[in-house]
Amino acid sequence: MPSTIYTISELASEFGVTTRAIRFYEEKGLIHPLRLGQKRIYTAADRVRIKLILRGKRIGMTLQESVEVIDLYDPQHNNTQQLLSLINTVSERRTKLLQQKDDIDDMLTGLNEVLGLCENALGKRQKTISATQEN
Amino acid sequence: MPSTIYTISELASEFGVTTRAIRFYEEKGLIHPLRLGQKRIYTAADRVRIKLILRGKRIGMTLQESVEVIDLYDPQHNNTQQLLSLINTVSERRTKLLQQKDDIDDMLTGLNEVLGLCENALGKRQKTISATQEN
DNA sequence: GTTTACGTTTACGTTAACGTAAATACTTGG
DNA sequence: CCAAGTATTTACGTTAACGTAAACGTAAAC
Repeated sequence: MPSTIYTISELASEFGVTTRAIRFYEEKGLIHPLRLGQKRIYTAADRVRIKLILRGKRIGMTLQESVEVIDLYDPQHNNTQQLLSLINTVSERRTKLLQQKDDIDDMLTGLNEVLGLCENALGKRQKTISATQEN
Repeated sequence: MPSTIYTISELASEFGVTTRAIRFYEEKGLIHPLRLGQKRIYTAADRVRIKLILRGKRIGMTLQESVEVIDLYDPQHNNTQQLLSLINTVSERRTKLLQQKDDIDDMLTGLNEVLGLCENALGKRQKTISATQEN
């Protein structure tokens, strides 16, 4: 396997963010790219983490929250105590996500109503024009 | 109809925010409560706006974005031009919301996998205990 | 009449998540 | 060899969304 690597500007343009943002994520300990000389090189794993961070951002999570969620995946959880705590964390996060979905659905319903009213108003306008043109 | 009104602390405790936050929303022009003497009084409509603002926050919208969405509902849209522009706004917002739902679903899938692994690990641990106790 | 509870204004402080700018290094083509 | 392009570090600036504190008003409660 070629084990693809990326430069910072490659990832920046791929994800539509600035290099400053990516360095900032590193500063905050969200990613740990290797160095080739003084330059940063990003592995596929780094790339995935960035992707997940941005996904978190899109749904309104803070960077810290994103890391917490991401770190749920790597299994440094040995004993029962940790496992139970992990289950709790996951459950709470899931509850929040379900709430968010409900909020989004509500908002979508509202927007669809607005769209309906719009088209209705435009429709009437069209009719008026048609009627006018029929003379 | 009694036309219910609310004090600032009533709304604050109902929604689990501080009075400071509610005053801040007013400062930013999101709500316009009436005054009784020097005290603010909130109508049912004010209350709904606050509710919608907080819904927006839960899904990661800024206050400005929330107001924009809320203001889509009141029909100050007269001419065709405005209606078409409104349709555009609504469509874009809807696209974002659908993206968010996808993001949430992805994250939920991941979390469920984690939960599965957890329960699996705990299950094995239980079996071990049971086996131990069978002696 | 004064404590207690609730409200107000004013103003400075704080955190997150970068933006922006300046100075410096590497390297690659012409 | 040198300019152009890309990278890095350092550091100060910025915006959003309140938090926190001080100083004051007022109205009910004891």
